[in-house]
Amino acid sequence: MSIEAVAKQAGVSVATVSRAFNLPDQVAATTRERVHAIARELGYSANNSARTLRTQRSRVIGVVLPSLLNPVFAECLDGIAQAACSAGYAILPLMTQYEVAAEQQAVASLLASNVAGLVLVVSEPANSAGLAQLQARQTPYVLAYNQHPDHPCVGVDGETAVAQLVARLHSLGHTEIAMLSGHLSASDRARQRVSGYQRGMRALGLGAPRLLEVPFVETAVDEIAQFLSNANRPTAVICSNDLIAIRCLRAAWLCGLAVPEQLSVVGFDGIALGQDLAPMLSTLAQPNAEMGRLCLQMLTEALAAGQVPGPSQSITLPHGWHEGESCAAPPAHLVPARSRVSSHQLGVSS
Amino acid sequence: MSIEAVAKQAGVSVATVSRAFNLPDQVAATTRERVHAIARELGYSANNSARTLRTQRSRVIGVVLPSLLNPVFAECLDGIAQAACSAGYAILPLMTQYEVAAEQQAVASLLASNVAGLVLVVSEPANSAGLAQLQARQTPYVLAYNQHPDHPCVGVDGETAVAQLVARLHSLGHTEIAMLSGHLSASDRARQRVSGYQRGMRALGLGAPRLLEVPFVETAVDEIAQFLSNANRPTAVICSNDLIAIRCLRAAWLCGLAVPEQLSVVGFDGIALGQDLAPMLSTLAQPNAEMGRLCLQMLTEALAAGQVPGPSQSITLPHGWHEGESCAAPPAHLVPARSRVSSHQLGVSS
DNA sequence: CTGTTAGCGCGTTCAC
DNA sequence: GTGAACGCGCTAACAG
Repeated sequence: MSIEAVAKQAGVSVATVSRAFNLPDQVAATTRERVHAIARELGYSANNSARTLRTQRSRVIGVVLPSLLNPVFAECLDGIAQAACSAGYAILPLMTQYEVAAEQQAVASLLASNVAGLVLVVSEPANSAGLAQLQARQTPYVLAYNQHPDHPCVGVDGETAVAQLVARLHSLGHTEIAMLSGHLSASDRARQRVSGYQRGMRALGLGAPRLLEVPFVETAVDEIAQFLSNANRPTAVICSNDLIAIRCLRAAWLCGLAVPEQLSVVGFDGIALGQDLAPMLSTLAQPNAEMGRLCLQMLTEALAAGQVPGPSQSITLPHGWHEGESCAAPPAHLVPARSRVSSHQLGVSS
Repeated sequence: MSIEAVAKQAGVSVATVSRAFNLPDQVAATTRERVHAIARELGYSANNSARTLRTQRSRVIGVVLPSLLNPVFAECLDGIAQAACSAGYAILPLMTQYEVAAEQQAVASLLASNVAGLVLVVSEPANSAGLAQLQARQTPYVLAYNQHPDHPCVGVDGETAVAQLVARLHSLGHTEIAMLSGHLSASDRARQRVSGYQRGMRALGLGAPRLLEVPFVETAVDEIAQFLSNANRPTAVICSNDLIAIRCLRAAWLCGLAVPEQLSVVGFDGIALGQDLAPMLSTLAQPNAEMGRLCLQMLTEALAAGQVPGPSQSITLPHGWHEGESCAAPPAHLVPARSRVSSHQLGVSS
């Protein structure tokens, strides 16, 4: 069903049909209507490849994500897909499985597909070959979750969020606060969150941070359980994401530790599933779908204006706190006397 | 970076460059190498839009899914994406949010994008306008999760799986077995699984099936909790998918019911997250990523052969059983004496 | 083995 | 307000 068939049927030239859709003002109302009617009748819709080839810009946005097995990215992609659909764009997602080499390859592949722009989550914005290529080619792109002064980013301030969380836990009476993180080399998010943990601990004079780095793609419940079996285990564990927090909940269960009575567990991400757990997961929440929508909006607006989004347009969204049921005061006998009165220190803003 | 630039640089014609990539055998080894070297140097990669326009077939597979918020589809899409990547295809996913009207629109939109073929999960294969359109146009497609004799499908036999599950539960001593399902109008999978439940109950003479239909997109924990608060509550609950099973676990927790001691909860899907829960979810597992891979393989093989997959190529995969920790014998005082000896009835094959 | 050339379907000048 | 014609980058048929 090509433009030519419609033109013939309507008794006009292909140019008129094209204009009837792309520049309606330049066509007489009566012919425009006739063309539209016949097009609808014939089920005509413009061939995207030809249009892209001609205009040199497609209505497709490339998306580069680590994996869909972490619901946080699935939720984000869902938001991206929704926004893209409303804006008349299609998306082309590629998963890197957290491998840096795959990022560059994904970018190259998407560029070959003439995508109009990209949304991506990279491992390390500072030295990403893929991003360098995009900047060199002046291709519009926006980073999600990442934070870096040289790139347009949409995300939350993970460092501050976790630092505030440490204060919150401390005000509940916790002093033995540990952090469970995915491998730090795999993502700048994890590193930022750990920084916030360390900063928060230092600020409160809470002694040496206790950090356990665990595998993330595979489950590491046993390793976590071993950590929790230790005699001087922490009373609260901050997990660098919800998936690890869920595994931590299971590890606690395997150790016979009641959550939150004997152990507080806090996550990061705010995946929808966390709200259906028993106990409901207490977590620092990011608006994942909304972040995806914002990325796409930033991109399509830039596209419409013929510009590329710059670092100055970065958006730091407020993080939220899902109260949940996995976080409470530590067991009374573990609370040092001087800590018990410190609940006025609770200084967490959104 | 067009083919012409490479040709000029290499001192050959564009046709030779094209052949060097698409028909390497027809080019002298020495020129082929030179062309490849220069192409790599210039960072050349063929323009997909032009290629698609010329060949009338793209290397893009359209994917139509209900939503990514259910991990089962995220896992499947991950498998699809992986297989597509290996086979040199890109994917174009569209989400319908479980709305039938959106299915047809998604198909139309994908066809306009010249996709080579489609993988889709529809609400009801029997009367899907989108599928009809694909058949009429002879566009290759494969259904995932759906089952229907008139279409090429990849999935498991949900009805038999649940019927066997009823027998398994009965052999453990359960007689009060209920089923929790998402709205039946939303998916043929749910209907098949409920059929299996009813068949299983009937076969064992277990009295009237007790079916609770709950909202699915929104969480329905309260409704489930109310159901479980009933004085003559079941001792085992079969959930039509893992997401509902997770909510059921929480509902049981809210009711103060110990799982599996007082209540057995079984899911369907085998999402990865279920294995990290406490208690680990007992569930009928589908190989979600593998299903996605198979769909894509079936599609690309047909594409390579210039054919369209037909109903005769449908694959019914064996379902698995994840033992988990959420399913056990019912409380002793609730087991009728004659049921205690029936464990030889356990007749569940893979 | 390699070069020349004709479209694939469309958007966009430039005439009328 | 409308039509004719060019070319986006590539592949495939045909010559050589």
